[in-house]
Amino acid sequence: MKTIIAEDFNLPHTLASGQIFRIIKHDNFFYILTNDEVFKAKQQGNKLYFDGVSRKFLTNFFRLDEDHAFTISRINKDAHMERAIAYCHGLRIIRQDPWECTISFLCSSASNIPKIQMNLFNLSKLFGKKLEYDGMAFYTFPQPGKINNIQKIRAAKTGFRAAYIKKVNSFLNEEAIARIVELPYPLAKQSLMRLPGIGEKIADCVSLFSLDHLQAFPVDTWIRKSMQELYLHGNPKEKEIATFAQDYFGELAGYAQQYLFHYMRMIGKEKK
DNA sequence: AGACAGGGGAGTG
DNA sequence: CACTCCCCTGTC
Repeated sequence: MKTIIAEDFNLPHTLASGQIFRIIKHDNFFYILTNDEVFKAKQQGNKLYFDGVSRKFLTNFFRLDEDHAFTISRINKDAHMERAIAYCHGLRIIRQDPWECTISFLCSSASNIPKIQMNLFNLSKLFGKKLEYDGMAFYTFPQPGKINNIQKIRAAKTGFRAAYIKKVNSFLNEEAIARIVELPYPLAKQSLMRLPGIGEKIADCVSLFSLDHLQAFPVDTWIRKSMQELYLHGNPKEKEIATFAQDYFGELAGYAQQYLFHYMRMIGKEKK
């Protein structure tokens, strides 16, 4: 078992904040599936125990090389953010694979986390390759081009999203993805939005979670409600919310979004 | 039991 | 813009 010291990092918050979905909790470890890898991790204090990937991979994946205190200082604009930051302390934006991220958030429209999770596990089992790890069977995420059978995509319970997934699978190959990775945020977002089933929100999720565009501010129903309640009153349009967020939170707006999102959802759950 | 919403998007008027 | 439908699952 390898260990790494991770300051200002919180594994459970990071994994529970709806960025990645193929996670299994087993035996005090989180088993994390991403692209064609599986690894496990657990945290005790500032110590992170892990196995299955290199130190370099883990550091990049969880942004452990980043000055997190600086990030927090940039988004800590007011009492609302102060509370969210206190609650979510150590939440990081994961650097994930753009392809898996795109398909994940295609599955997310009008859905919820458990169902997205099920869709992705199903797609992996139907189209991916089997992996043995710790005596258990896992599946890799299918590569671009492999998710090409509409019956099987439907069998993964993806519903009306099945047609989008199949089309995006045929449009995006390694080269196309590599081109998008190189683009600055506005152009990357535009190219993503040309794909069927991808609008503003999903394009922003992919930009933020897999393209290193930390200024992207995805506006979903939770964030809409939060922003309405905390900052803008009345009935702001999506564009208004996005513009406000860019101005107010600046180039790390995506981090602010993730803290607000996770905080508001967790507080909502606690009230229930 | 049946209606309804749950991290959107596209097509229509 | 505002409205509706898209599929499927868990919940009340």
